[in-house]
Amino acid sequence: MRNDSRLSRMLHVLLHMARHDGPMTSEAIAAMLGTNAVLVRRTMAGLRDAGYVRSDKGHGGGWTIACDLHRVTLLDVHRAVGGPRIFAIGNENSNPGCAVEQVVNEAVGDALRDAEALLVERLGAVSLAQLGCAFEARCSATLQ
Amino acid sequence: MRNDSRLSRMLHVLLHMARHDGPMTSEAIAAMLGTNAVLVRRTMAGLRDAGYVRSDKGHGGGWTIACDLHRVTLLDVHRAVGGPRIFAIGNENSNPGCAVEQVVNEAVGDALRDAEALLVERLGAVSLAQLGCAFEARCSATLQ
DNA sequence: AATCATGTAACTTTACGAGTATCGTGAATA
DNA sequence: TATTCACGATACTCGTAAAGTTACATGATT
Repeated sequence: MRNDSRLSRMLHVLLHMARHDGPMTSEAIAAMLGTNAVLVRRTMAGLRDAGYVRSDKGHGGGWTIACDLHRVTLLDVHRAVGGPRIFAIGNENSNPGCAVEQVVNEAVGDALRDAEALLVERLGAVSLAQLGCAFEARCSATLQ
Repeated sequence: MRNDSRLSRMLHVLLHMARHDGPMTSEAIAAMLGTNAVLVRRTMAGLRDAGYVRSDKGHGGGWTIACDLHRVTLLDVHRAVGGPRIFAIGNENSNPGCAVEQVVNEAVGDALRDAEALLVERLGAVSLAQLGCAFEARCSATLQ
């Protein structure tokens, strides 16, 4: 499987939506991401369930930001898109009978747990608003 | 796909081999892991190329440890089995034209890089010999 | 009533570790 | 020298989950 890119895709979308007046249609978002509208609806359903965006049907409908960008972190988005599997590597049996395997699992599992904790901490420390600021900073730096 | 378990499987095998006199056949190792001999040969080929084990054909042949267990870390084994893909999540385009996407990729990429660095540090800090000691310690603790 | 947009179901595609079958090659033994 | 044993290598299939696609239903606006 290719990398699960739902987190970065949704961040990409949310930042564009924040700088866009009015709702964006799934079709427009799909074009932006280089994919199709069904996939957009499927992934963004998680953000809607979490209350981060709203969706409206019919004329003038589409997707709208429905939260304070200062209060939503990258970790929140990761969880909203249902992305629990962080690592591509891991142990074979989670509950082995072999004592050697238990020791191995413990050593590898500890390292993975620490790495995951750090990742969660990092993602939880950045809000969508901060990402937006980083974008503004980059733009003004480029213009000079 | 299930998790890539080549690292923990190989650690499991290496620790058993360290406590075993004489070569172990692929068949015996496969039975230990609950898999088959071809998969064992395929995965252990990486360890052989790295010089950590030796393989011999014919009567009395099989796999033998060919390194100092104090000088080989879990990270070395991870690399020897060709396991470069650590994360199941990541960015979609590594080199996007969109400035928003660039900012997102940087933020997510930084967090992933930090987590990977910590994992590499942890895996690199433990030798196979230390794992063996942990096993001995667990055994004597159980016997009391 | 027509149009626009989301919601949902039911697929196919893709990537890759894992698993399997088969045959070749070389070493030890009888 | 012939047999057996064990690895080496090739060429597949399988399982899984994200991604992609097709088709149709539902609801809101005009």
